[in-house]
Order: sequence, then structure tokens, then C-alpha cells
Amino acid sequence: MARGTQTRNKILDIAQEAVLAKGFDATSIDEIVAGAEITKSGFFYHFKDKNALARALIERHIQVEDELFDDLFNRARELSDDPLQRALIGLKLLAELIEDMPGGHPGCIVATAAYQDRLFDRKVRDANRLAVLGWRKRFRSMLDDIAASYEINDAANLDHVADMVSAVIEGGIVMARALEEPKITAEQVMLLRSYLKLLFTPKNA
Amino acid sequence: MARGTQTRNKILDIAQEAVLAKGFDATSIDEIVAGAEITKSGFFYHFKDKNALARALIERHIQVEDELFDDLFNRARELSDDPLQRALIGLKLLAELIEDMPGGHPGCIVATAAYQDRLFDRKVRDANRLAVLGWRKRFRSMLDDIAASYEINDAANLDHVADMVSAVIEGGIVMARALEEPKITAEQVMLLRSYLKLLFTPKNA
DNA sequence: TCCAAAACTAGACCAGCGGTACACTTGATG
DNA sequence: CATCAAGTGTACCGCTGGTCTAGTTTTGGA
Repeated sequence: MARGTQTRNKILDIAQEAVLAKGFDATSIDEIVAGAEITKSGFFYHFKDKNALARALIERHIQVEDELFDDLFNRARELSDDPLQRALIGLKLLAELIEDMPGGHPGCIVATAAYQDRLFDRKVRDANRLAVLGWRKRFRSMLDDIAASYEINDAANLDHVADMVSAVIEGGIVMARALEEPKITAEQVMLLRSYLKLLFTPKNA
Repeated sequence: MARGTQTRNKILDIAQEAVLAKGFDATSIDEIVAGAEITKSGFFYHFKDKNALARALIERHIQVEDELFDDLFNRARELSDDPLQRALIGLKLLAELIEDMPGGHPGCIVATAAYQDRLFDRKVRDANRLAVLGWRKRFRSMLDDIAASYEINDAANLDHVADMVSAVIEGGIVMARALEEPKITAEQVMLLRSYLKLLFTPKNA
């Protein structure tokens, strides 16, 4: 890895840890600079301003999370041929993964950006939007697979249900933080799983 | 109303609007001072620091929201004797209320605090925790009423389901903000309603 | 081996921020 | 008429994001 890329990644590592721990705004550039053992000028050589850092953080976060989801639902695919069972297994694995995180899910950068949006510029918000739309697409195709062989028990728009996966995770993180009970996020994912279970029954049964 | 209380409320009004629009951190005291047509010294006469303002904002927000919920579920109670129907009607009314808000739900101060928690002190976080626990209690008692005359169709902890109401609302707000689609929050509340519908079936049926 | 570009360092500077300090004024009330 | 809550006005502090200029080191390719 080139020297520049190395330094850039180090900045992102330090920044990510701090941002997830105490929020984007409470994380100062001086502090990142000290942690990464560079100078302020060095920081601004890599990122023209704090917005550029935010964007890079979001993009990297999305990429890691996408790989994680891929991995999770691929493992679920290996464990069952049935689309509903796959989804249920995938959500169970996700809940376990979240529960195993020390101190709970570290918090989602996307939500951080959503809650301080006037602080960020258009580009950051667009990066954020694209990320969430990616999740919708992912979970929507999962639901379409299920709907092909299952009857839906309640008039529910599948795009909305797809969004619910993200909403429950994000909401679960907010709750976990507000109540200082890290387990809540995983519990909420399990309830979503329960909803899917009740929402679908086999066709021609 | 005494002059002092009047000024204090004016500060809170201006601050709340700004905080919901662009986040707590992006709202400066100078700006609040200008909006409320007072001086900086006047501000610090009423609030010893920004944390005290945050606390007052959360407490006021909770109170208003509690009254709103009371009103909503009281209306639902008038419309049906059945506990499940009451809950479903209540959630429908809530979804409509959220949908009618111009530009979507303005965003929850509790979540704002949750996502910038290192910025706030213990007292603010405690006020926040108490608020969310209040919601849990409220929805839990609603669920207990239902469970008295209905069978639960899936092993679901009722405290977790009670938390899900808050989680879905908070998550819905995050999604609505991230995607810039205000309707999402109401849609998610309707999905939660759908879950409750599927979760309970009448006893001895 | 040398050169140019990339990847920085060093340090001075700026406006805006939250917050403090303190002396002073205004208006209602007993 | 005195008192006290409810302010005003002004000067000040350290930290923050950010800019600017000028110089230095590192590194890969001709």
C-alpha cells in the first residue's frame, strides 16, 4: 500500500472510532491529527474539509457493512433452500452478530449524518441516501424471493417492509443508546424476524 | 405568565425549532439569543450552560409528546372496547398524525441526544433514559391489556414489543431523514400495526 | 542518479463558538 | 421607596474549523 493511502486510512480509522464513540461534531480535527500522529496540514492535504472526511467515512462504512451483509446471507443460503428460512436464518445471524459486539452495535454513521444533516453538505447527504437505498434494494429482492412461494398475510408494501429492516436496526441503536442497554438492538432484530415469520404462509397449503 | 417564564419559553421555542431543523450542535447560543431578542447574558441568566438548555428541551418535549399520546389513545378507547382494536386504532391515528406533519415528523430530540451523547452530561442522558422508559411502560400496559384476551402467536417478550413502538418511530425518522422521504415514518408505524395484528389472535376462538 | 511530483511539516493567522466575569439598569411588588 | 428578579453591555478566554505561505522529505520513474 502506498504511503499516502496508508496515512489516509489511519486518519479514517482514528476518526471512525471517535465519531462512533461521541458523534461527528464532538470529534475535533486536532484530536484526529494527534491520534494519527500527523500535522493539521497533513490532514488537510488528504481531506479538503470535515465534510470530505464525513463522506469518506460513510463510503467506507457502507462498503464494510455491505460485505458483512453479503457474508451473512450467503451463509444463510448455504443453510436452507427455502427463501423464508434463509431470511429468518440471516436475521438470526445478524442479531447474534450485533449481540456479540462488545458494548452493543457501535452506532451507525448513516444515522449520525441523518441527525446532523445541516452540518453536512449535499454530497454527504447524497452518499447517505444512496447507502440507504442500497439496503432497500437488497432486502427487497430477499422479500421478492419469499413472495414467490409464500402468501402474504397482511396488505404490506414490500418496499416498506424492506425499509423496516433498516428502520428497526437504526431505531434499535437509538434505543440501545438512550437506555444504555446494548442488547436492545439485537432484540429488535429478533422481533422483525418474528414479523416476517407471521407475515408469510406457504402458498397452496 | 411572569415575565421571566415568558422569556424562558421564548428561548425554548426558538431553540427547539433550530435544534430540530439542524441539530443541537449546529445551533449556536448567539443565534438563539438573536432570535429571542435578548442578550447573551440574558440567556445565561436562565440556563447556566448549553446542557441545561438541552435538559429543558428534552423535558418539555417529553411532556408535550406524552399529552399527545394520551389524547390519541383516549380517542382510540372511545372508538372500541376491544384492547387490540384500541391499539390498532391508536397506531393508525398516530400514523395519520405523523403523516400530516408538514415535511414529516420534525425529528425526535431524544434521538438527537442519543446520537451526540458525549456532548451532553449525565443529567441530560438520565432525562433521556427516563423519557424512553416512560414510553416502554405506556406501551407495555397497552400490550398487557391485549394479552389478557388474546393468544400470542409467536414467542415475543412484551417489553421488547413495547420498545419496538419507540424503535420503529425513531428508526422511521432516521430513514425519513436519510432518504428525504417524509412519508416513511408513517409507513413504518403502519407496519408495526400490521405486526400487532398478526401477533395476536382471540383466545378460545 | 537526478528530478519532479506526492506527501507531508511548521507556524502564523482568522472568525465563530461556548462560556465567564462583572458592573450596571429596569420593572414589578410589598 | 427599597428590594430583588430579570435582565443589558462589554470585555475577555480557550478551543474549533479552516486558510495561507513557505519549506522539507520521500518516492517512483526516465
